[in-house]
Amino acid sequence: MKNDISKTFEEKEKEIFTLWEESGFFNPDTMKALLKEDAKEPFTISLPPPNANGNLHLGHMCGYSFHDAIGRYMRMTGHPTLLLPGKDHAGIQTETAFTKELEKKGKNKWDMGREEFYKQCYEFCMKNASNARDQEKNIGLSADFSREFFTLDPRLTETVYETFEMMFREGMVYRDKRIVNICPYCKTALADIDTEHEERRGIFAYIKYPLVGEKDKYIMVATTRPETMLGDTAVAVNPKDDRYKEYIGKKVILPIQNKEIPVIADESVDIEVGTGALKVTPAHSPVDFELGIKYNLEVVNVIDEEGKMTGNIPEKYKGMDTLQCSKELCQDLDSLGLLEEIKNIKHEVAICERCKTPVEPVISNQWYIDVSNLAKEALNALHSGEVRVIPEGQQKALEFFFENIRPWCISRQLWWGQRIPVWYSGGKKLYDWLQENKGKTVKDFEKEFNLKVIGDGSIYIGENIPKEGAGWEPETDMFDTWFSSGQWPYSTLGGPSGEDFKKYYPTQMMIHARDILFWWSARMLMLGIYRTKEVPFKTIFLTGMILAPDGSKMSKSKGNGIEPQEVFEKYGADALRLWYYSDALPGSNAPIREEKIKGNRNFVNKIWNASRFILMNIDDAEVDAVREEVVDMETERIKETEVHIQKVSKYLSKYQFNLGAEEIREFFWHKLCDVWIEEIKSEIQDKEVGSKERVSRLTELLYILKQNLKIMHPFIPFITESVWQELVKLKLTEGILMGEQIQISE
RNA sequence: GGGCGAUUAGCUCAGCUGGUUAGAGCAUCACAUUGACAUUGUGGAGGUCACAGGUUCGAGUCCCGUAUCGCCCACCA
Repeated sequence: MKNDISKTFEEKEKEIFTLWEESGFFNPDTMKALLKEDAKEPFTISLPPPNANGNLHLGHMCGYSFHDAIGRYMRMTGHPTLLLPGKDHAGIQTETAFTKELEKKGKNKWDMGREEFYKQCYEFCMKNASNARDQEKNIGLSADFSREFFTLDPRLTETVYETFEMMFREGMVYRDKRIVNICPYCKTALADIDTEHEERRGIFAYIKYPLVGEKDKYIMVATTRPETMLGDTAVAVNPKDDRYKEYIGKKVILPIQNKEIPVIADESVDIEVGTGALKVTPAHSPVDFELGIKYNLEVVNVIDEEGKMTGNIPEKYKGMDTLQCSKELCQDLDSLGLLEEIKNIKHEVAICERCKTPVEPVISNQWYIDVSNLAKEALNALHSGEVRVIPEGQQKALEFFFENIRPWCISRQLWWGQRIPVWYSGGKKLYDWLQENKGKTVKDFEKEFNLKVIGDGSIYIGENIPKEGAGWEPETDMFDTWFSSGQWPYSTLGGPSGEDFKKYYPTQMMIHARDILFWWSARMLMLGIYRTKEVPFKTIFLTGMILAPDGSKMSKSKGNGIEPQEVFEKYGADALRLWYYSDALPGSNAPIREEKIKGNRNFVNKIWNASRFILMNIDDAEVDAVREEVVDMETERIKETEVHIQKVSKYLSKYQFNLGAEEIREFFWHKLCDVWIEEIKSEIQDKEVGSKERVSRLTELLYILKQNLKIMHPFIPFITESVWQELVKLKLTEGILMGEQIQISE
């Protein structure tokens, strides 16, 4: 009687996945117990946590196929392997996404209040996290889901808070001013990502700034924002500009304010734009702010956080909105004979993504970390080879980033995230005022603002309100999301004193998309070195990006995205994985092509049918004999198979997934199927069932099949495990394939 | 403006430290086959390796320049 299995391969991915999950191999602790031989050193990868504000896209899922391939390979070569999954709260992005959700229901966060918003946003994330987890399983990700973390998990937050406190004690954390975009309508600070650029009609006003002590001489500046002149503290020109050379170092009178401000020279001033003379308003323009730092200029704040004129300016302008002030100011300048002309122009302005109101850059106090020393240490780690980046070119980019590192602003004006664990005695405003006015006291503050404060202006670091003292005001800003995810490799292992940390840190690899190299890996390196005195991983592997078939970026707005679910249903996870290994090389892009995934699906099917054919040839009566026959390791075919296994192993250990994928396809299809099966077919053709010749050839063939299944498993786990389970059913082998071991020769 | 890449067959891309006749998949053409295979097998055609120079016995590979494209960052008074 002939053995047979179903003619077409239907991937029973869910069943197979459950089999794996229940086997205990996903958890490195239990895996250790399951190994027949002694375990080698553990292997750990922290998986990049996807944002818990939506579904995974194809890029996420394909990225995980790299993690999974390397993880499975390490497991099969005797390393207790931990792929540690998680989900990211993704601060600003999630706040925006959830706010939009609320809007759809006609609600808004202001009516809801912080506490309720946080609660509902948490639920929103948990729902998305659950979907994301299912999708991770769809691609076959062999992660230890019992260790999954959400970035707002209190256990993780504890580690993050510890880091902040340590940095504060060591003087690395400080308050400083920076330009923040605020939306006067939404009354909130905006990250760059929340702003859009749009061409709007505007004005270009030419204003004369008279020279001090030189009658009738003046410098003319051109500006799109006349009202900001009230906060000007310099005029800048290009040192090469002959028109203004003689004025450099002299002073001009700032009209209306009647204040003397210097004329400075800086290379960055464009001679061609406007008059070539730039009015410098450090408080209300990012470029000017930088100039202000460079030349130590005074910062004069004239616009408040609601977009109204404020500060030390003539009474008549106070409280005006900027547009009105601009008009009045131009009239006043004109009557003084200082307005040359106003041109109507079109120009790009930054606007609020949600309400389309032009944003106001205003100065604001923020929390900073001085990361200059950590950047140096990270750079050393790159130079010494403790860490390396694949592809190499990106390593240079990362080095450049560290060489030009700037202080890291870690506070965000959001409702969603980890609250910065700071309490201000007497209020935040008092604290900042005392910082800026060294030597002054709480009493001076009370006098200045004509109010009474409770508290002494001190600060307390901690999650909960301090027991001692009174008048504590909590910091309401949240941590930058990268401050938390930057600690991912050790925070998810229980922090630097955790049990898992001792066993599984440092991790070996970090695999993620190229576009977050500076945002994420750079931060993980610095914070990892800071908290653990060693690099958190040895290799950074940057995955390729999946593009639409025409080579353009997939995006929701273009509608050229491809739903992962469609691909899975049509071709299965293995076909998608194999395509990705072949086409998406580190750091490069891969336009998705259906016919190529189809080609890989055909290969998956080929595996099924070749296996089926081999099994069909083993007669029921021969099963016992084949099982007990000792494999002759000296046949040409088996020796060649061993060479193949070593070759693919080498590719995997060097993370050359594309070459590995090509190799397994080539060998299985064009060697095993096209040549050897055909050969053996004719070798046993006329032999009697149960004869020595048949049994020995079938044993050889079965052995080669099993070896191929093993080495292919890291790439295409579902089909290989499915076939393995068919072998188990026929009692030709036992256990699960993912737990099998591959012997590698060094 | 700064940084990093890319340019190889009709398409998407491999080609590690320079070494015979430059490879794969898909597409294409011819033949064979209904077989374990959603088909598959055999064979063919298709390339001045972006352009110009240099180093070398030897360059797709290393160096310099040019052109085009892409990504990231900064920014547009």
